[in-house]
Amino acid sequence: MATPGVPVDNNEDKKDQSEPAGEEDFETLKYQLLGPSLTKAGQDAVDQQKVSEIIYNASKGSKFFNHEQERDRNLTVKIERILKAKARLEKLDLSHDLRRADEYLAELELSRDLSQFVIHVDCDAFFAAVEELDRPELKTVPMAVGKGVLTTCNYLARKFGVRSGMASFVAKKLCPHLVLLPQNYEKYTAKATEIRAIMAEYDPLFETASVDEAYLNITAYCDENQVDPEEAVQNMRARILEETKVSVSAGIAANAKIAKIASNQNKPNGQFCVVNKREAIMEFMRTLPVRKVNGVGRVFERELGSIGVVTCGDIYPRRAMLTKLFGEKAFQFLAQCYLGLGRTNIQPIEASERKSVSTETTFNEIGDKEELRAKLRWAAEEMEKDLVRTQFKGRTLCLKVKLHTFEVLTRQTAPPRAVSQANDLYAFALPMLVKLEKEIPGMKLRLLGLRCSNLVSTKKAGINFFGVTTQPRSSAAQTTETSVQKDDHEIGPEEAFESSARQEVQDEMNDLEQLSQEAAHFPDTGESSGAVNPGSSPAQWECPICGRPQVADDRIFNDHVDFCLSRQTIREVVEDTSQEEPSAPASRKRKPSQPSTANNDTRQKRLFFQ
DNA sequence: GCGGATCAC
DNA sequence: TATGGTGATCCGC
Repeated sequence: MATPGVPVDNNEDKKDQSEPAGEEDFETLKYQLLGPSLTKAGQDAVDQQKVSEIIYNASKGSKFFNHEQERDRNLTVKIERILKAKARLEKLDLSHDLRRADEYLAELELSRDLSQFVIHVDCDAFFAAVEELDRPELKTVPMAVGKGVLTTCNYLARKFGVRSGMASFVAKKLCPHLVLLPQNYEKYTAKATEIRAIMAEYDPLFETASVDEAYLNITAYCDENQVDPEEAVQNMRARILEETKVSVSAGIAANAKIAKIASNQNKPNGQFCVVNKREAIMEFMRTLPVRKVNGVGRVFERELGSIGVVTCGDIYPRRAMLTKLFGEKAFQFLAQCYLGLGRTNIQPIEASERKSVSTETTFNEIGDKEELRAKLRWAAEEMEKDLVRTQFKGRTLCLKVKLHTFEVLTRQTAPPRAVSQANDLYAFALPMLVKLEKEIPGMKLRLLGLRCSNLVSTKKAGINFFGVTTQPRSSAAQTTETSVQKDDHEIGPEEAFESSARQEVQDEMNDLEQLSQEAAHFPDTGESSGAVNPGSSPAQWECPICGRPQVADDRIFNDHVDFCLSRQTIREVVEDTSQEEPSAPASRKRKPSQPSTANNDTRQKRLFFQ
């Protein structure tokens, strides 16, 4: 029942036996250290026992290792709690939960759609493959892309146990001759564009899942060209290989979830089809390790394994206790795994679906406050560039730090208005950093980052809007190429979005109006959040910390903000400021949630629960 | 709404 | 010597 190599937590056969005091369970830790991509192709012939030993010894004693060890201990404790809960449940009458579970399964079954052919296309060792095109001699040696941590490696490297996500010095221990190449993302994007051009012929509305992955719905294509899906995919893969020299693998199934799993089945340069019949799907899922399903990672795998759920088939006999052990969402997710259900509507990802913009960098431990401040300044400037590029401002600003111990902390704040300029980002982030420095004496960081969320678009369509008569439809036409003018009140997914976009614009207008009254200036370019006034008059701004209006250039602005922040009263002032200038009202409308179609359209990528 | 945790790539 | 960056979601509080 157990997957070879996967450590077994106290499972039901062993009952509730804790480890002897003072002894560590190194098996789970070693498994954790193996990294998240164990399930990737090319690892079958590898002696995982030996590999994990090498990784373990290379890592032992490091701060990274200690942190992983702590996480492993915490998870072990959590699993003990799960097992105790399970033991209690087994003494109770679960017939009610059983009936509820069966009702849900029956309901899901009704939503099963076997009429669509969805495929998932996945490039094989993509970054490495692209590099090999430029330098064919690399095909014959183990090679990986990435600096400190590997992003991709070719199949020769995988034979040594090397895999993505691995620290390069560890990879070198496993494979001393490993060739390391720096990442060249533009090159990969260009190649991906070539591949996508071909995929578009099979489904113009295909969905890119990442730079090297895509979902297509080829139902219409197969219908129009009178070919069966396997033949069409065979054909498409051959064309991609011929015309772009990149090999891809594909999965063919009734929905995206199974297609994704299937694309990994015959990697590299292969394809796998799960035929659109209930029996075939159920049989495929029955023996499929839960870990193979998107959304089940190392942690959930161990939690499920502890109660005896290793394959999707194991879900059924435990169905009555899943809600109580892992929560409702988890139960629903697992029910769909058991039945092999997933979404069938494949659509281009709209850029406007973005919910956050972030930047972060790792560096050698820094404890010096001035140096940290310089890092923050740099992060703020990077963030400004990203916000300009993506055309957003953020209503919420989040500071992320990683301590030298690898512990991660985040602190967020809602500035009085949406921010995008480096000066503002810095000014609002610094108090959070200062506060952390107070909370953690002698704080040393190895990473610092910023994230903006609660985004406000600064796209032209929205900004031109300002001062122009409200014309939602024309705005919509600008933002959506294929938008259709509708005169009725029917709300389709597209319209729902447009309506929400209008609301965003309206909100922005309201905010700006309020601001222009308060600060007596008119930010008509969208590039400024109050720091600079257009025209020939001297630049006018207000300090985001003390709120005092000033006339100054950037240097003086920075000095003043630094001065304000260095005062003892920083926190109080900031709190007062935000009270005086409340952020967006709580009732503010959010972007539409995914249009709910059927039960099988759950796009829940994650479902976590304690 | 915030902060921690998990996951995918 | 040494273990990434970006985006998203879920949960408990």
